[in-house]
Amino acid sequence: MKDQKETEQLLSWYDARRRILPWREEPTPYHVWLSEIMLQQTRVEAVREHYARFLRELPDIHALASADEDCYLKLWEGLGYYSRIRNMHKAAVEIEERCGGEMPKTAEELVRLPGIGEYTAAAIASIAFGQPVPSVDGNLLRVWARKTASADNIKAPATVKSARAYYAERISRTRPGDYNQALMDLGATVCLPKGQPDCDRCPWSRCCSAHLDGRELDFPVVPAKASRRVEKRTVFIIHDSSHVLLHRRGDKGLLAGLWEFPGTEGVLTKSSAVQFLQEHGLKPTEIRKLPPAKHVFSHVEWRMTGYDVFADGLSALPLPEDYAAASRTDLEEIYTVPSAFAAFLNSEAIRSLL
DNA sequence: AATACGGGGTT
DNA sequence: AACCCAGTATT
Repeated sequence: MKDQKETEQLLSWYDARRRILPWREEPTPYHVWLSEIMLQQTRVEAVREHYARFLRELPDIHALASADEDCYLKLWEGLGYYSRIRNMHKAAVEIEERCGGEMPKTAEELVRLPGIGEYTAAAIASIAFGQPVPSVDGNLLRVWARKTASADNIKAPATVKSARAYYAERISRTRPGDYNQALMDLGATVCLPKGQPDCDRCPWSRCCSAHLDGRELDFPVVPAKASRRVEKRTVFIIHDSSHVLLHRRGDKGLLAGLWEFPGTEGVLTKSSAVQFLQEHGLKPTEIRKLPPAKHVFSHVEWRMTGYDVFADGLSALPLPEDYAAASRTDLEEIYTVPSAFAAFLNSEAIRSLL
């Protein structure tokens, strides 16, 4: 093992400074797996509550494999990147059917499961099964870029390979999971992405090229981001006194399969909105413009115009399969409505639902 | 190699 | 408003 002294310094730092996190209490393969999937592009604080609630409802692989889509999607509500949980469910079914319910133990096998890439496979293999494979995430990448003063584009796949090879030669053979988690904690609490990294508290400051050169902020080298497109939409809160109309999105693309308030592309004036609703067989008795709402995704921004539409006898109406009349309880307990519609969920029309 | 895919906290 | 986060799959 290369640079054993540095590895020991890192592990000592970890023993003293590691974060206390729920998924570190009892790192079973399922616990580690679930936490790693939830943590993909998602902050620790956002995961804590979802993690606990998810585990209460679906405590093991078998429970997840047997769960309905409604159930696991609802448990994922608010976390985003919903394909993560669809893939995890698929993988759970595969593990039940092909592996006798036992999680594969090597990174090579794990990476073949849906939703598990190089990073997650290595994280599970090292943390749950003690295999010496580096789990290179954004933290390990940033620490590596500074430690080696790498001028490579941090996002490029070839750069990730370099970092992986670097850590593979140095990872602790006795405590591989702790080695990986130590670097994650170091990146999250000391070797911060923005602002001044706290090099005084870093166990690797004396072997870090960027720090020794006083150039911490020159690394990592991050490419410019693609610009975001803007989409204008009109959203209808169609309701009577007890129910509101929901539409299930298609099974591909953004927010696939989730429930939304029905709407259409573009901005409709009140009169064209009334016409639009009538063309779709609805007879609004009252219509009222709502304050505009905006929702920003990574790659697209929605600018939404909303109308509060009172439609008598909504719950008695025959509806196509991808529509539903939801009660307040349904909204809270059954249908997964993504955060993009939070402004409308908070509208008076919804709040006054019986 | 680039883009799609969520949501929210930080700066 | 831009940046970032315990990334993966698809194009």
